Amino acid sequence: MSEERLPDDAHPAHADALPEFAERALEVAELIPPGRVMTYGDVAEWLEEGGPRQVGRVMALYGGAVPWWRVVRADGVLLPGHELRALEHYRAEGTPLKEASRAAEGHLPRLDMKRARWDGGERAQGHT
DNA sequence: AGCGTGACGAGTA
DNA sequence: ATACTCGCCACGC
Repeated sequence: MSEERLPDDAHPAHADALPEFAERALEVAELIPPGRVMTYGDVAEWLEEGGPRQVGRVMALYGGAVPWWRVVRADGVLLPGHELRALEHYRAEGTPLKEASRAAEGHLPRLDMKRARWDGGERAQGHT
């Protein structure tokens, strides 16, 4: 996995040492099981630090080292620029998608957040 | 220091 | 469904 190399321009001094927040955010991303997703806001809440935008920044900078397609926007809209790549992953993993309505014809499907959203452990989860 | 921008989120019209 | 506003926080100019 030579892709684990991090962008030098982000941390010229020590590409190995990520900010703690970034490191933790990436760690959470790796915990998300295939077929499920977590929102930027959920990750931030889980970390009890930073906010959705900060998690988004981390994924933008270092997402290449983790399953970035499993960290998504709360509204289920696929990220512009990565939507096709992400869609292939979703179809391959069986992530719940919501097909575009006729009115939205031409748009790509969105994630069915109600079913795909993973709360980071399903603690206190009562359904089978 | 101020201001704009962004892989965001929620609320409102 | 869309558009707009405001809150949020880190970055870059």
